Amino acid sequence: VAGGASAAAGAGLTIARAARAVGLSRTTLMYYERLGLIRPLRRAGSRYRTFRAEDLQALFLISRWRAAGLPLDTVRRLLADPDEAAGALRDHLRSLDRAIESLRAQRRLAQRLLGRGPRADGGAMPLTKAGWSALFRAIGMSEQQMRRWHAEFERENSAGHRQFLRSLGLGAAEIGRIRRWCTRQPSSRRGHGH
Amino acid sequence: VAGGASAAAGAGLTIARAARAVGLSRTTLMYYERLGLIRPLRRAGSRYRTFRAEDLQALFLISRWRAAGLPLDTVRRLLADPDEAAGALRDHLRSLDRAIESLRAQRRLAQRLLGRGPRADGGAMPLTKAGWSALFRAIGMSEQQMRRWHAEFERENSAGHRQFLRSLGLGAAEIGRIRRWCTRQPSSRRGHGH
DNA sequence: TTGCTCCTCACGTCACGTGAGGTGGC
DNA sequence: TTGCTCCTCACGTCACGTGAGGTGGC
Repeated sequence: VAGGASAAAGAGLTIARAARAVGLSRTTLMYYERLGLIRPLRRAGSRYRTFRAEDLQALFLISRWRAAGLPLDTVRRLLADPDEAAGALRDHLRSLDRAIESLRAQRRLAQRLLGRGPRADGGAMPLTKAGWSALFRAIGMSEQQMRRWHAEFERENSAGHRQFLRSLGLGAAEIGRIRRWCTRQPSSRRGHGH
Repeated sequence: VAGGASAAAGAGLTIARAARAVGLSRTTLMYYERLGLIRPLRRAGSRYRTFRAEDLQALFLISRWRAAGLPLDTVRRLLADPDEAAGALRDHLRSLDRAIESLRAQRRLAQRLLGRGPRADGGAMPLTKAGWSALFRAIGMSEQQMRRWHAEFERENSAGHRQFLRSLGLGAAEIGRIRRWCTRQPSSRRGHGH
């Protein structure tokens, strides 16, 4: 494949045309070259890159694998050893499933936060008043997290913790219950309002 | 809330304890401070940060919003104006839906690439032989992309394109059909084998 | 004195995008 | 000569993680 109409020689494409042909951007092609994924020709006497059929073939492979979400590090391995493709794709399917499930969890949480109403997020609520408990629940804080927070506070500064609980308007009996609750082992689960 | 057992004064937590309480890492808390999302106390005479109830409250809000996937830039806005939370969450639900759909598309493509069998990816195939067509189809390249690639090649170097097609073992009639096919308007869709 | 936690830089990550400033070829 | 494409740095992105090297408090 030699002798062309406009290029100096051969069937090569310049970077912008090659990029359009494979559906990637010019900077992406330059980036792949820096990583060593492709080696477009550099003709002596010209600073320009020349993308030949082999380069286009590699770029098509890369673009498919990238479109499937494979990281470039894996793509590099697969270019060197295509036999690993099936295994890599199967692993990747599992990681995609995990990623999808993680986004679904974000979605569920976002809806829960929405469901509490626009004011329940409490950013404008008077600080450290009785609204704390409602605030925490509205935020979707788990009982386990409330417990950890109380436990940390109690361990670090138990007198300060008592005073903090009094500042919420709680009586001595309730304060005692909370302090016992948060210092107990995490195994015993007993519903407790904060 | 003043006077503690171990800390210099007050009910504040050190950074590691605060991090455990809210379920974030120490470096994350430092990062949030650099961004100005939180302002833990810096007592004169000590280089240590002190996380008080207000800081913990802000961190709980931040951690919920982050767990729902909101970017920190949005979180910053919501801390300043919680009334925007509902709108931001609703917008975010839509972007989550787009992200989930994008991952599903990656999943579908990964499965298609897998379905072609382990050797069909063709990385070890002799370059630029008759395997090109099968390779491209195996890779999952769309007809539109094949067309763009031929069109670019034809436009840039039509003599080189002809020679390339001959190198695939195609006859003159087939070469003529391909050249007409790829230089036609993209609106007319006619199944063509490459 | 020994650990433990704390501190502050500074750089790495991932896959590019975006200028700045300049050159070659028709 | 005018455009057009091409070139090479160098820095920005997003939300942190990871050392390096050092200090305070019990």
